[in-house]
Amino acid sequence: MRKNFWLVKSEPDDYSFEQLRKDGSIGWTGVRNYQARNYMRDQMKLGDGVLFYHSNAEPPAIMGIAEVSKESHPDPTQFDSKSDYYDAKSKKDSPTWMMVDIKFVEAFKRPLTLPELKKAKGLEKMLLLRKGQRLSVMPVSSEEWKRVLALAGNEA
DNA sequence: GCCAACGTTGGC
DNA sequence: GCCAACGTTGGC
Repeated sequence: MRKNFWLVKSEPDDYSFEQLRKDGSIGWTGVRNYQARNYMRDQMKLGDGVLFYHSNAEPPAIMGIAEVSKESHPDPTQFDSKSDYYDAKSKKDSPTWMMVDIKFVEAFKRPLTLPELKKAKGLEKMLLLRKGQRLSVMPVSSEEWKRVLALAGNEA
């Protein structure tokens, strides 16, 4: 089975890659965008590679690698009235919001910053670099995956 | 179904 | 803190 590749964004003040390293794995809760949900629900498979990106960070950067450790399941925060992510319209028998779990794989020796990614050859089409691209979960091509790992010095 | 108003994301 | 680029909402 062919692996697919993804990039997830997180604000480090909210949930950092360092925290994922400590936690080992985490349920990727709180995604409230339909396109991002559809990727998680329909396409993210066990073992898929995940680039972990810090947004709203100084500097914004890809920090390292995670992988999908549990496929699509309902995001419990949508049913929690105390959660910021509560969705009163979502029904338990047909949840609106799905999530995957991801687990820590390895940190880059050196974070790959946004300015470096913009300068890099071969990443011109990367969705992350597209103007106005605000998806918190987005696909990465296998070529881009290889290129990013090579730039980070983390080739297998 | 259109689209203006509003809210959010995220780089800078 | 600013603001461009979205996505969502809701009146009509």
